[in-house]
Amino acid sequence: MKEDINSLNGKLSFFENLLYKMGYKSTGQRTEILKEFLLSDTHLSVEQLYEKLRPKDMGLATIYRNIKLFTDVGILKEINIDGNNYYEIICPDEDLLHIHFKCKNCGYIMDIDEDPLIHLITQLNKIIENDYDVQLSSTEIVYYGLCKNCKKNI
Amino acid sequence: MKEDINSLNGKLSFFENLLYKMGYKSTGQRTEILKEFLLSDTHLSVEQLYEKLRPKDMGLATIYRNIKLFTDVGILKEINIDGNNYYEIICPDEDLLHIHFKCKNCGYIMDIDEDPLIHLITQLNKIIENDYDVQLSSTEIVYYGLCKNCKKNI
DNA sequence: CTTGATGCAAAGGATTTGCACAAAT
DNA sequence: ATTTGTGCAAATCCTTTGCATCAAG
Repeated sequence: MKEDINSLNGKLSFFENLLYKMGYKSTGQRTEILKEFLLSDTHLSVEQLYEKLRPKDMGLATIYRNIKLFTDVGILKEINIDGNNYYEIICPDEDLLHIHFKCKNCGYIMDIDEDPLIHLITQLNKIIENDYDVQLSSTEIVYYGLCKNCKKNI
Repeated sequence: MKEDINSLNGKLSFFENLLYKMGYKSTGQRTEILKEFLLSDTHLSVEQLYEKLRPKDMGLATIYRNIKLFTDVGILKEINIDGNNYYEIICPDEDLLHIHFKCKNCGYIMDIDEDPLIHLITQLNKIIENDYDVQLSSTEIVYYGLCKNCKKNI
């Protein structure tokens, strides 16, 4: 059975291999944390991870340490929404654009991922690179507003 | 001598009047904090404010309390760049779009404020409002990359 | 005067670190 | 066997709060 790079196990071995190449050991805890990100496929807080992994006897410090390691190595990306940190897995074939929406009323946070936007943002980035003489590598956008439900009920 | 709304004193009285109308007292400390923002005209961290205002015997708690008050009232806006909080004054005639750039190499943070961008971002926002059925009220964008100098020297 | 604001120090929450033990190479 | 990783608890950093005092309306 050949492993697709896009399957859970394929992605998992990709990241573990990356860690190995950078001189880090592969441990059960690291695998568990990566699995959580791959299975949930959205941004997670340290608290959310701890809730899921504490039953497996993982310590909070281990979660913090590995999240920091993964972030340094480029496996995870830290995002901050309204003062709280969340982490997202960065899949290698995906671009470096992250858009989130937070409802100011109910607090719901949504990932926004749409192709038409990418074109516009690329235009935007070119303007900035030219006018400010910088080289952009990643973009974080957070929108604040009202979600579908709150829009109607306020 | 008539006070222009755009002069330092004009803006200062605008904000103090706003606070007054919302039932808050005008104090020397609040004026000092507002002045710092109006004079520097860029994002400031609590630490930076404290450095400037400690010599005037202002307590750190006062800075935190007033920054929170100003943020609640809509005078200041909190932005988070790479895990650190900064605050910016929101002038009433300005729109609700904030763009920052941080150099991944030297850490330099720059405010980006350009008209051509606003047009593109407005397009972007309309797409999101339609496709996700939300109502947007403000936008935070942070770009990461290399600044003019680091671009050359890396 | 009355109420709200300040400074200080103590408390809180999130994250990091020191250390002894356990797991991976 | 050696090195790195883990769990626990203590330490640290940033921010908030309680309380006595002070200043504004």
